[in-house]
Amino acid sequence: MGRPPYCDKIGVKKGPWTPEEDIILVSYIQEHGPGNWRSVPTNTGLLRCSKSCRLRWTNYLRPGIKRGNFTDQEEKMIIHLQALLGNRWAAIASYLPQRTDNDIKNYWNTHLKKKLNKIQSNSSDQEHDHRTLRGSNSSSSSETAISKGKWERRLQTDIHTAKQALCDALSLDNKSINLPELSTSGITNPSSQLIHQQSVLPPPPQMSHSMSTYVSSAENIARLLPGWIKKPQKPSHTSSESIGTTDQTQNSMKEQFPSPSSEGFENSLQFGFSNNSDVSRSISPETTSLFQDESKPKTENNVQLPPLSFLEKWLLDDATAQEHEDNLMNLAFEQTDGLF
DNA sequence: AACGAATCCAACCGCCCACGC
DNA sequence: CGCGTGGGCGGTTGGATTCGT
Repeated sequence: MGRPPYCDKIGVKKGPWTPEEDIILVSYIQEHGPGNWRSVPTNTGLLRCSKSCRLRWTNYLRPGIKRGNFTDQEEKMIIHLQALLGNRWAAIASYLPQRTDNDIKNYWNTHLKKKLNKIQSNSSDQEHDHRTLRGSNSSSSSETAISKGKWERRLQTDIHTAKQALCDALSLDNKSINLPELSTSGITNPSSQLIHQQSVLPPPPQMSHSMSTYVSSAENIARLLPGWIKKPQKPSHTSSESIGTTDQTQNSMKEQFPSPSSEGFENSLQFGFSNNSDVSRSISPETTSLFQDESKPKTENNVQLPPLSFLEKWLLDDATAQEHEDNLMNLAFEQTDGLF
């Protein structure tokens, strides 16, 4: 006997959430905090299953998420990370503060995949032309090799592009960065893919920083829940403008939703992603986030990645970078070999 | 202006895993 | 150790919106 189908209870509502439902959910979480989703429908009277509540919260209502308008840097990072991690959206999302795995997944499926396919088809046309000119036979193995070679060059380009973008971004605020000790032990002794991966990739943004983005979330919620805020100010259209979200909401959210501290990563490194770099907040570091575990999914298998180390070093130190870029490439090949 | 095609994205589904008993 | 349950994750769907003719 298998598990009963998902949310098949009679009376469980499906489909888009209404503002009223959002209000109820947000209010409940404000009071009780996220988690124990099982009890949410019971305690709130929402005719939704627990999973639906959790998804609505994590993908839409949760403080600190940014929606739409992916920047070039984010795009490059997604492409880069996807090449390294595959479709492990939660892991990728953990490297992109403010983005949900669902959002990244959608963006990949709707934008990036097509973009890459286009590029790939263009380059494969060129390859085909070259082969035709050379009169070479196209066995499957040679095609594989060629694909791999193409892929390698593209990844190399991606790496350099991402690296450049990250360097540019990092250079904006290098002084504020505290680089932890570089740890490369795993690189020299990659006993497993996971270890290898953790060594090569930087850790996701640290969750213990304090900068707040509840504002943008309050904006999200306010936008979605007209009427929830008693006297909204003029509608805001950007994150920076969203600072103007009502004090009432801000204070309320500040109390209940201290910063998803992952934002600290973006805010301190700037990362070049955000156009809300002017959004400065004054939440104290000790304002431990209610959503430290909630704001971003954990890395796969809940493995706590090592302290931010390698990529920063990699980005900031060309010599080190060049040395480990090979590792990165090797890793990428290991992980994606089966695809070619 | 109308209609069909294409695109977007919120939400659902089902599988998997961790954890408690 | 096995089982049941809750939660997390990736793939997919379908309604809404936008675009092209």
